[in-house]
Amino acid sequence: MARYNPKEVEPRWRAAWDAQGVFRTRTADEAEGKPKYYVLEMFPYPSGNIHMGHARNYVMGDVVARFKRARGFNVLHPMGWDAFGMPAENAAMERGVHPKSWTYQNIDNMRAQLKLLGLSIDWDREFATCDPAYYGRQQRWFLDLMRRGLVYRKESVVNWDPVDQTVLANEQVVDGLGWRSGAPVEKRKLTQWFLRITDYADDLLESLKTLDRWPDKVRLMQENWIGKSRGLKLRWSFTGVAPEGYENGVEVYTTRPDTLYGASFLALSPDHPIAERLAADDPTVAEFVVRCRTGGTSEADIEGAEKLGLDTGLTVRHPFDPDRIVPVWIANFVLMDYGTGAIFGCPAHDERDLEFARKYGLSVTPVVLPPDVDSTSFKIEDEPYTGPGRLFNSAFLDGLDVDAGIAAAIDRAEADGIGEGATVWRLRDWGVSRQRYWGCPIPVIHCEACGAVPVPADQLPVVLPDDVSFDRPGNPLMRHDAWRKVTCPECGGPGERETDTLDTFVDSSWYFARFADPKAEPPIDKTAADYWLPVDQYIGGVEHAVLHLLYARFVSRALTDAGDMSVREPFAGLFTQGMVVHETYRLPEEARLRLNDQKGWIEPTDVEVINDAGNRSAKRISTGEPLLIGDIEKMSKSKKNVVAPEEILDSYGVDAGRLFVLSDSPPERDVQWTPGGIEGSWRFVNRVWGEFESLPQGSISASDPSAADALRRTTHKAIKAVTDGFDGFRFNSAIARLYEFVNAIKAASLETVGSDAKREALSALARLIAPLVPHLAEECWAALGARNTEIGGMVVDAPWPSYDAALAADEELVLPIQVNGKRRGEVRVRPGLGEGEVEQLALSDEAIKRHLEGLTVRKVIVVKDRIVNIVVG
RNA sequence: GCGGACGUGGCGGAACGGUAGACGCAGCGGACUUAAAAUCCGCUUCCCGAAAGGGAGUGUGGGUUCGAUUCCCACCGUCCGCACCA
Repeated sequence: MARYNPKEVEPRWRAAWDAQGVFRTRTADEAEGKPKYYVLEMFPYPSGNIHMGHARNYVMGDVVARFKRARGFNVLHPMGWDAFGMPAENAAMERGVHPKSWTYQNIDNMRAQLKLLGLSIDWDREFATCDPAYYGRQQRWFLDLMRRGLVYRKESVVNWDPVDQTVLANEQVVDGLGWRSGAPVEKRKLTQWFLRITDYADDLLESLKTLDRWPDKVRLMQENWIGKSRGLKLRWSFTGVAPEGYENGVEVYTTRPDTLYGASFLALSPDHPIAERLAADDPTVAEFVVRCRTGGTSEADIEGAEKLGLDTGLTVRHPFDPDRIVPVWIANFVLMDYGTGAIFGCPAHDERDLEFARKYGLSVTPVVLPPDVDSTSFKIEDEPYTGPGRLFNSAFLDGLDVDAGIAAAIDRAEADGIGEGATVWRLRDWGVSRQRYWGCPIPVIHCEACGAVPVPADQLPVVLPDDVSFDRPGNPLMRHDAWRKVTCPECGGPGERETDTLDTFVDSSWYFARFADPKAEPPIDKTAADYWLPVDQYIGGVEHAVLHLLYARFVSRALTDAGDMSVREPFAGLFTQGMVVHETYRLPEEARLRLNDQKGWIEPTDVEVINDAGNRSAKRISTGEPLLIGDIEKMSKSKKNVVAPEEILDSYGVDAGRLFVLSDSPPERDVQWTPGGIEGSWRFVNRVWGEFESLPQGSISASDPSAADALRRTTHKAIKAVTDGFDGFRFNSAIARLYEFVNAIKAASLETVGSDAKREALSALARLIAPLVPHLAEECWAALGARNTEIGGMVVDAPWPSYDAALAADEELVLPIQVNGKRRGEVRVRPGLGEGEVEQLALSDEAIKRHLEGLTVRKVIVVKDRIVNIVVG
């Protein structure tokens, strides 16, 4: 038997698909009544190379696309590039390459690599977000949203890297230092552009309920991120002279107005306007405010941060009891951008307030009495009480439970005209300004007379200038006077272009809609988008569970309200796939010291793992020295535990690789790359090919018709199981069933089952494996065609095999018989046999009789076609 | 701290509340081979037993049920998300 040669076979079939244009998308008019199906994988950032994680992601999408195609859907399966972003600028700074050429070179490289995977992608629809044709249209709708009031500028506090002279995202600040420069990050106030995502907070939250084909985990993460809370905004009036502008009092937000009688202090954020005003006049306050701001922003900093407070000397009156005077503090743990930036502290029933009160000697008055606790013995010590109970020490609220107390307090505040029930969101407006070159220019011109003026439609797109230098830190657009200095479109006076560019998450918030017709004149071709959207199956990493997926949902709503599209919810089905992980190998400490290699990671290609009676050890091939086997981690260059797709292609071909990344774990979980695993997939490829290759011409009749019948049953069961597996995203189970099927085909000798049953099985097999291993499937299909005139064309155009329900059902069942829940025997029956007959068979079974000796049968439970359980006493 | 997911052989993992361990990897035995690789056949949860068979078993402890890996409660462990959100 000739060994299957993927190096020869695979390119040949890719060329055949290309030559016939089989993956060209059919428009609605060309669909011939087929229902549409839009499969999309999150498009890649063109970092330079396709890695295994990409490969798994795109192969998964490709399996879905090919499967749906075979099942008669008109499929859209496009690919593009999320091409703006910082790595291109870093490359420019480090290597002197222009971001543009670096990016497009990477795209060329990665496109070629992706094509090797044999993906059923319509490459005619490809675009990159850094194409002016794309980002120019993004500028168009950005201005539309601006006209609709969804875009605004405001001053906000950002992480500023003083060396690189740029804003850093929170993720780019590591232990208070800039991730690139290593300089201490400063908090700076900058005027930034924002998108009003909070206008859609309620809709974004409520509609999560409709996303029944999203993982619960992702919906929950978005729900928490949006963070809706119901409570009361309540004004506290100052005793004596109020700070200017606060004559009506300071507003405080609380979700626990029931505990108002337990208030012992008010606390303002250090960024609260009152705090800032006090700081202007009082150096002590100013110093305190600065001290609060210098705290780190990392998780550990916040967790370990001590509560700091400063008594302002101001006091306010309790809103429900004017005789009670409450001190006003400034406290570092109060956030300015949540609620009103001011809280009331009720130490008895809030952990943070208690810590603060204990530190500064403020009073602690319990007002919620836990059930079955005596009010005289109830004391707050080190822990606040946050559970349910009845209110006491609380005047008109006494005796109410927590929920009733909250409602009553809100009613009273509203009746008194000192507060309103309010909804507060954790979600903030989306800051989209980036002080960077390699991004979509914000199409605005600043004019001293006219303010921020949108660039007129006939002057779009605002194209990035190519002649920029990266020899100095900061945004080169700011020093590019020829580009920056323009006349104001309104008054004709001197104007300056906005030099901020858009967050790259804006680029990825609408690309799926552009794919509907990527050459259309408007940003989104409404007819095409109405046909293709929503994306039926979106596939990507869970790391985008909140940001990208939330932004895309928001932009879809905004663009729908602006009339550009009609689908508010862009992704009907979402699947979050797991990563590709690999064991790590490391030099022992002694060798690390000797070689002055602190990390000492060794790449898998230089490692031999020895398995000695279950004890695994590793040695370095190049030197023969022993290595430590480390944790199994995400493939990464830093740990050197990367297996490059090219290496696999070279030795096993694409199909074996495609099969392996899906076979060893459920798709939502991480898959561990192992040499043995890929070998197993490779063996399967060869076994399959062997079956087709060894099929002779002509027909052979079955020597054992019952064996032929059994193979037919196996075939139809396999079709059903694999179809269900693909439908349910259980690729690993579907593959397991295919292995079983191939084993069964192999076990059925041609003489015994005859050529008809064998051909039927192989014809089904070729089509069932086609989504997974498309090249092999074509080769098999062609081999079948060469031996059977009824089969022709390519398997990519063949319809999905259907199964005969009668054949897919079992002819005979083996029912286990349990005695008191323990399996004691079995009985063979035909499906659907009546309960009484099954019971008789079970009770008359010899093995069962033995187990029933001397016992009384109390009850016999017969579950039809499933099991018999005899209960004895 | 809050929220969520997960915990099954040596390993990856299968099991609409109904035969736990499918399928694969590794391992062991055998065939082919001068030999090896490749391939093929068989065995492979643990304990007792030559076998037939028996017992135990899905993180731990309880509960619901004729029957629980699956449902409920508590605990332990691992991973993920959020995190001073009032």
